[in-house]
Amino acid sequence: MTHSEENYLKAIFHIGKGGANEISTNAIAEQMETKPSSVTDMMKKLSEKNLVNYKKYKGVSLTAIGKSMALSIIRKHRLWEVFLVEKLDFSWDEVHDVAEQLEHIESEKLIDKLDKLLDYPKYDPHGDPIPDKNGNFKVMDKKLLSELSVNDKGICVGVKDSSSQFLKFLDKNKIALGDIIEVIDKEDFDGSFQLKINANSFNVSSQIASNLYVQITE
Amino acid sequence: MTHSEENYLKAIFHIGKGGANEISTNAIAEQMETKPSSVTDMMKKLSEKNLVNYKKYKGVSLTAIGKSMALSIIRKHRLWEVFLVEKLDFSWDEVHDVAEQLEHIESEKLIDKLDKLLDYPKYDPHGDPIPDKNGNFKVMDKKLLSELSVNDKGICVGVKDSSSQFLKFLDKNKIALGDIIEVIDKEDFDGSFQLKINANSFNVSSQIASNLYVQITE
DNA sequence: ATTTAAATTTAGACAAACCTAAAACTTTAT
DNA sequence: ATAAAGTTTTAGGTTTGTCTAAATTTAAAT
Repeated sequence: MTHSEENYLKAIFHIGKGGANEISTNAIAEQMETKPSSVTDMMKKLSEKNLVNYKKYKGVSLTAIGKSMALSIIRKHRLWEVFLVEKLDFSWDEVHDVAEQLEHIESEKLIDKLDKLLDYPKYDPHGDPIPDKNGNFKVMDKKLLSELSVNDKGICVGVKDSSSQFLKFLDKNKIALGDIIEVIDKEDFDGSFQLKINANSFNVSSQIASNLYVQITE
Repeated sequence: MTHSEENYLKAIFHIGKGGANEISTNAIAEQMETKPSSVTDMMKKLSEKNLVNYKKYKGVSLTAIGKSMALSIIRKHRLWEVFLVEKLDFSWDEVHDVAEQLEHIESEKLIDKLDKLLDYPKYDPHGDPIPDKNGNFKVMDKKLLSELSVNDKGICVGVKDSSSQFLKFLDKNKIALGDIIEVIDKEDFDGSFQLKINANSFNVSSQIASNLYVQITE
């Protein structure tokens, strides 16, 4: 498996959200920041290797093998992210690019030992689940903050957008995973939210609210 | 810098032992396990980038920039080796291949933080010195065990051959870096050494003796 | 001082991963 | 149902790093 092949598998998995949906060539091209013709080339190659189901003009889906490979890469990526934050004091907006490189290191032992060093974490620094060795992971029962109603209360458990800008915004406003969030009010006019986070009052735009995941507690 | 370019710079550095000697195309080809014609191609490319001094048929040497790049890669390689042994419980014969991959990860912050996590180690698990950020490292005053005379005493500080076979042999015989070695006798017939290591008596072949570095203490 | 041997370079090819431009297929809209 | 629009594929080209085989240069040997 080349790095490029791995990246394509990961992209297909992410676009299809882990399901077996048919993914379009254009969607992959956009995700990979490449041209559709390059995608077609690669799909032929991955199809040849039985990693994707590919029919001309009909889009692709991951085979069982392809999916398990994608999960293995995602596992590596997320474990490395935890390592960077927990052991090397990276902030959560700095880990992605480095993990993007580290995820391609080939050594089963390395990953097993890393998993152990980190004490078998279940979630990465952005709240995304880390698949175990067999590719299994629990999908957390979470909702977007924007879907909550007034007086709902929950714990902040993840971000949808994990761009550096958004993460830095959260840092600046002292919003972190694990924080307790209560919806005090919703503003009809602009869809903004009045919140109480760890006893502090806050107003966030609807855009922010639709990129924060919370686990409802009451 | 591609991985391949980095590997060539490292190879040239290793063959030339860090000096500015003229390195032959064939020597590089052998070290890289590739063909001389491929080396020629790469030397043209590296020369173009001012990383090596190259004159047709005359061999190459590293430029100052090339040398500092080589040192940076060696630094990364050796720091990762320490990490694998110290933090992930790899044995010293297992680290090379993984470090060979990890050395190409690009992130200055990653290496600085790794260095800190490991408490700024000066030597890797095989006793080889780790260059600092500026490429400086102390060359330890060491000798091959084979150069010692009867009654010489020293500390085992490194290995010349760091092949898995040799390292496993040392493990099996409970010889490790830091051990105190005393030459009890030298056998003229086969050049073998009678040693006392940590109070235990030992006989090692001349081949073993010429691959172990010791620091003489008396 | 030639000849022979060894080392090195050139020439031409190949696979991987990408590209552009053009052709072919699907979908959408009238 | 057919034209227009959008999507996808093909065809052909590029770069990187490799290769083989042939040509060239240097070194060694007589």
